[in-house]
Amino acid sequence: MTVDAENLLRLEHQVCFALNNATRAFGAIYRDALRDLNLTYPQYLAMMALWEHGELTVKRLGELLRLDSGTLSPLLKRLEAAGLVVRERSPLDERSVLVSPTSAGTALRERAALVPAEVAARAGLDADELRQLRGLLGRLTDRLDAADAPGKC
Amino acid sequence: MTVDAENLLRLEHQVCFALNNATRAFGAIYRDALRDLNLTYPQYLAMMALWEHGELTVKRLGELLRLDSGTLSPLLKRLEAAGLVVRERSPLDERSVLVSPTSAGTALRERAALVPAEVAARAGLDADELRQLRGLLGRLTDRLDAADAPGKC
DNA sequence: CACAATTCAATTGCGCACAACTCAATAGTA
DNA sequence: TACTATTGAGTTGTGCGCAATTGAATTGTG
Repeated sequence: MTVDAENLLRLEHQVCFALNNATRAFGAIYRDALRDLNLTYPQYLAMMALWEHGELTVKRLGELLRLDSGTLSPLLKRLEAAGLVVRERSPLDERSVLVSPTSAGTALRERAALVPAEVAARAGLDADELRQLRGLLGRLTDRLDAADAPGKC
Repeated sequence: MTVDAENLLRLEHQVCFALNNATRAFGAIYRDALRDLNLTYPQYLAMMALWEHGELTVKRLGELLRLDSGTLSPLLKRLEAAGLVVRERSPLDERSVLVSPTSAGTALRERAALVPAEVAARAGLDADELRQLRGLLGRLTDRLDAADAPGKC
């Protein structure tokens, strides 16, 4: 194995590994902050999308969250079982399922509004850092997605 | 809901969300690159640790990868079933289990050495960006971990 | 109109992450 | 030396992420 291969391996490893670790560390903070709401972080993301848009098809929600039906279907079932959303076939296209927040789901928004402040406080991050990181990650994701999709053609 | 709460929520959401997305995008690249080796990314991380250290207890491996036995035990079982590692009770402390690569596991290192180059090529990232990102993520993770652990006391 | 291709959601199966728990081995202490 | 506390792996159960498949509804094309 060449020295170059060793170095590349080490550097690459550390970046993706660091990414994983940061995601999981963030997840732990959110898990704490969301415990009172009985929401997981992915469920919280779904509720945020629904709070913002009011009603979404499963497909559109999947586009917004970058998730497919294999992940969303059971997640939405759990949110429905918790009484936070309702699901109904679209009358215009019976293939689509419309997801909307119930009144309880909408009411949860008020309590969820406290979450970001708690997370920000515990993480001690300032807005500039968040912006910088978000920009870097966005560009990285775009490049990775571009590198992934065409490779499958 | 105040305007501040709305903005904080939006910004926070985007950063953790961006983190999640970048991790998953990276995961897709690695999944492709690791397909020929019949390894998942977490399994690849475990093998890297074993290639570097030769023999590790489950506990030490968990510290290196930030994983607990609930994740590692079944993962190592699969690596053992694939013939890449062996597990044996430590003679010095019967509670510990020593994990070491088999000859097949060690041999896999040669093929795995090609992976980082492929990932780097497909992601189109230069070393400076990787270093910058790694530093930013490392500091972020440290702060998140510090914010998490004490909060539970 | 009839038929093939596509779209959308759901389901199944697998692996990872995490919490909670069990059990055996060890360490610490009265 | 007994007894308790702690440690290290493993197991169980839940939820997420992804691939592959199914089945119904729709679209398009002859």
